[in-house]
Amino acid sequence: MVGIADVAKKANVSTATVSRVLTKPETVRERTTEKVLRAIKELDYQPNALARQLRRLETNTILVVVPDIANPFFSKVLRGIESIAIPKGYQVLLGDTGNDVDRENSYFNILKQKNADGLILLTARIDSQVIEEVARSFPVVLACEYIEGSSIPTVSIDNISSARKATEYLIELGHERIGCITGPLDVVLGRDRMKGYYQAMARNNLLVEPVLVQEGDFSFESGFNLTLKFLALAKYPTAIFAANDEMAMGAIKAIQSKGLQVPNDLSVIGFDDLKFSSIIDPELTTIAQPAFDIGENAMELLIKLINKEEVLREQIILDDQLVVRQSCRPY
Amino acid sequence: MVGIADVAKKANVSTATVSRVLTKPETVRERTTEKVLRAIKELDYQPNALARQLRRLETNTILVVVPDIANPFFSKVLRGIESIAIPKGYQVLLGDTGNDVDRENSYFNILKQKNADGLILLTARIDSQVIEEVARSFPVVLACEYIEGSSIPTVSIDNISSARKATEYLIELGHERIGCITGPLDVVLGRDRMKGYYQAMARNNLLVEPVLVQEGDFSFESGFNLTLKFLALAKYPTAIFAANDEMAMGAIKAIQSKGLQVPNDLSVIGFDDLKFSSIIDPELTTIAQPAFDIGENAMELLIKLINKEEVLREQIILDDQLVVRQSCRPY
DNA sequence: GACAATTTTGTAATCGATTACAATCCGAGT
DNA sequence: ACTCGGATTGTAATCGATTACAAAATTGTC
Repeated sequence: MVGIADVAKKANVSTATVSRVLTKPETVRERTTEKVLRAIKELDYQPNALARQLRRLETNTILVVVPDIANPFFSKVLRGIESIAIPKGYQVLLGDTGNDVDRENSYFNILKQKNADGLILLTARIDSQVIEEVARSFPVVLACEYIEGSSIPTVSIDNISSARKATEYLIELGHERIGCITGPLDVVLGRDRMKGYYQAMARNNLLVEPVLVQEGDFSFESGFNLTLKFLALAKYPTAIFAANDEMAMGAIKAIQSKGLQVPNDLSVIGFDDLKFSSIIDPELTTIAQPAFDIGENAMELLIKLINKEEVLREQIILDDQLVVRQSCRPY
Repeated sequence: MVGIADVAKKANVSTATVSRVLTKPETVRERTTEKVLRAIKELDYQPNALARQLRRLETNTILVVVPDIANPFFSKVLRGIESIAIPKGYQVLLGDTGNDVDRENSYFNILKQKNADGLILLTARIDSQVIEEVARSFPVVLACEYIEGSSIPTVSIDNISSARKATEYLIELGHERIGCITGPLDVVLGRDRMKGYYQAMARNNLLVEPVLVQEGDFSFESGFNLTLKFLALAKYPTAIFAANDEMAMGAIKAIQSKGLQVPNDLSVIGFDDLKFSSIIDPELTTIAQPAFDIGENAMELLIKLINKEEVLREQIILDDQLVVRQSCRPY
């Protein structure tokens, strides 16, 4: 292992000078700089980042914890994060929890034990007490999900109003019996999107039969199965609002499997606007979240937290967008 | 910041003892252990991982570099990696390059500068000289892609024979004019899958008109556009082999956009077996790679390298599988 | 050429843990 | 009670950089 001392000896200077060449070149005379750089090259010296980080008490690394990287939505958010982080000199490391709460916890330790300067959580499954606790001592930003009643800086869309918008679109098309496939209700996201559905129905004086609201888990399979359940009803709904695109795709597949057509027999609207949503047939009408923007904003917020700058707006809500494609039609 | 010294003082022991309680509890008397643990709890002490890592010269962290996490195939590989890494006490950190070679380079530095014990590359776009160089000094495993003529430990399928298998399946169905949409040819993966296509055609004495082989870039759009190109031919192919599923989906979409049907008018076969491949209509016939297995094997290999164990088989080739669904039919 | 001001460089402390080695404790055996 | 040996614990060096502070070198001025 070649260390800074070896370089110093070879260049015939002190370790301090070598360090300065690497970190504050403007304070070193050009002739000296050259000598040092030559020595570095000859020895193929690589500074040990751990030592630097220990001394500086900063890592220039931020951690992004994702519930499921297989979900393309998160990768868009990540791209947004990176687009800010990289130019600012931050490494972005990604922790995948595979929807496992314990692993979410283990990533907290990376932060607490100083292996990262800050944390962006794209999930909030874990006990909110714990997150609050961590956020009190370390820079943490929530993106996508938020915690009710918490003051942790958050970037997200307003899921309630988005879901309401989606449902109202169906209502405008003349649908009255509208099924809702919710996300898991132990997650705020799942609850909010359901709330939006109820709000839309209520505002338009439409009755919601309990059987028309089914709890899914954001998976294709759950969308498929719950839709089959709908279709087994004597009077099945004429439209379905699914709380995410994957479930919406499951719904479409289920409808087609029964020999029915989308949107001719049933309309389906989703939520997320996945890449594949415009690829499937029929192309899915859905709510697009500004995933990239969410990432950008979250990272900007985090950098401010890390630098202990004043954070003005701690809760940022971005606009969503209804993307009308082919999976819905007037009733 | 509460450090080990604070704990030591509070518990009235030396820092060495505190450290031992944390790392080698069996060498400390029970009474002492209790005292120390109590102090730790009272002070809410968190050991600084950087300091430990610096002293130990190991991080128990491995880095996985992915060209594009939005690609679900990689997330499956990642899951495989995690399934081995986590139980063995390794943190898995993910670096996304967004297909940017420079960023691939920057992740190498994490390794060189000792912020990770080892590296699994799910991409090999970068100059192979550079990778070889790094692999000489640090534990590196290649997964999915390999470098021709290199001895870096690698886990992958045999892309040539897989592509040949896919093409031969079409030939068995009676197709003779088979179009091929390749991946980017500056990537081994792209070249190999094309080679497999050529081999299959040659073995069956089928002529390959140059216009039937088009270079894509693994994106949906390229699949779409190149297929339109095929369809503009006076005698267009009766079947298309796309070097990945995304392009295959683009192909299907293009075919449908011209009022033609898959598989009735043209057969399409893909490569990868994405989750969505069984969702689209028609369900895509494709080659499934054992992504999870690849990840597992890669991680096992890497652990051996890190521990400087003897590595017996350095190049592991796993079996792929032809998944027959609905997008191909006899000609 | 002497002196002050400024730039450049060096010495050694420091970050916060781990651990080699030394010192101390404790109980068994006599 | 005393000695010996293993179990515990403590002291201080160490990992490899950064940086406060001091010292030396350089530059400019008269």
